[in-house]
Amino acid sequence: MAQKPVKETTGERVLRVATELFAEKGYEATGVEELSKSTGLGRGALYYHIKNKQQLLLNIALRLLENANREARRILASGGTAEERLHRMAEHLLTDLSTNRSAWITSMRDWQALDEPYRTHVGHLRNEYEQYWQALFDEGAEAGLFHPVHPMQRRAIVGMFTTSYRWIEPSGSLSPKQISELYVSLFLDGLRKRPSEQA
Amino acid sequence: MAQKPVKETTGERVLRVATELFAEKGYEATGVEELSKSTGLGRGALYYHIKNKQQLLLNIALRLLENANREARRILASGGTAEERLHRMAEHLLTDLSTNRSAWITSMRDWQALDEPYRTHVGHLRNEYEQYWQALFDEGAEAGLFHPVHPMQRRAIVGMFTTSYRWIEPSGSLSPKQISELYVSLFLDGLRKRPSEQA
DNA sequence: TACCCAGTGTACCGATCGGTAGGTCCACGA
DNA sequence: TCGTGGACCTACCGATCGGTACACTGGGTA
Repeated sequence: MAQKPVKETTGERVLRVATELFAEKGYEATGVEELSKSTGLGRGALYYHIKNKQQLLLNIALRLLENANREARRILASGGTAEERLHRMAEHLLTDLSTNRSAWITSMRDWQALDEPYRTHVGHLRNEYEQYWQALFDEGAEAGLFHPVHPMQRRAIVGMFTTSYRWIEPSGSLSPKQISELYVSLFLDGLRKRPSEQA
Repeated sequence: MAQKPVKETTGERVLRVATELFAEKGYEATGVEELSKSTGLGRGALYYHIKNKQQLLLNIALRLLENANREARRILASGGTAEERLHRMAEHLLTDLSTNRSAWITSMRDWQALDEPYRTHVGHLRNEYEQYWQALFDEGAEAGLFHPVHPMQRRAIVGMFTTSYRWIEPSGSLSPKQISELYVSLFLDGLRKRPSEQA
């Protein structure tokens, strides 16, 4: 495989520009006219490539979540202890959050703008993603490594990661891997000093 | 003080209904006409009580954050160890999240719809709130109780709490206090079993 | 040359947007 | 009894919304 075609199709370009616009101003606040101007396409040309505005939002969310679930399954099935895979899971999420920040912002913040049944479908994909984390925690607990994780704690942990779209910046001083390690050590080892660690 | 007036003013009612509407459908997606119908007020009457739509959003966020900061200062200055106050801080946040869920949803999700300088102002109030948590962590670290907390970890912890508006329900089986304890034990003690705890 | 059709721009659609003008109603005080 | 002002409603504003109709262009093909 020498090199995939460098040029993105017009449809892909529209989706990319829409992702950035939605992330910046919000889905509802972004007009089709603005998308038209930002892509350099007229209204008619725009609608030649997309079905409607809502499909753009749906595609952004679907692409993001389906990819996340695919990768989560891959990591879950990969070798190593539950803790090792947990680190991988965390690093991958932070990396994805950093590289696809706009799509994460839009998916997390504006998914309620979706009509049924898309909205429910997206919700299911999110639940599915959370279950992969839960599976890892359960594995760790069964192996005697972790304390059992309450579902509400699992939601908090995953939420802690995903809500990072608020401040993550690809140009930040810490790499996604470093940040993920900061997070994992937080909920794995905790902040409290052991008696043996006291100064 | 026998009893505060039971009846809310029309202005307060408008703000309350707007909070619920914004939370349910999103700020941009909620029309003034819908707010008019839900309050039972005509358009003219509505604008007699409010300046414009955006001021509603601003007031929702200001009321929430100013109250949160006031309470945080109070707890920070109250007695006890850093850990004790941390538990109080967490419980208070979860309780507030549970009782004022609609306002939290709107403030967290739609604050970007605010024009400058309001947007920046709200951002500052949020930073202020985070600093009260940071102060508690710093106190605990200085007392030799906690490991030093990286700012990114502090954001993650506070984010873990605030992002709970997504699934918190006042009628849930766990009380805000119970949930807050679940969270605090998570980042204070961690999930990992100590060697002495191994089965 | 004649045709075709993917891709595009322009002009326009009805609906709805946030907001306002101007009048009505009524409780209250002089 | 009249005037005043708070609270309210109806009718309307220009702007913008998402979406469509339709004509046109240009490169490839028969």
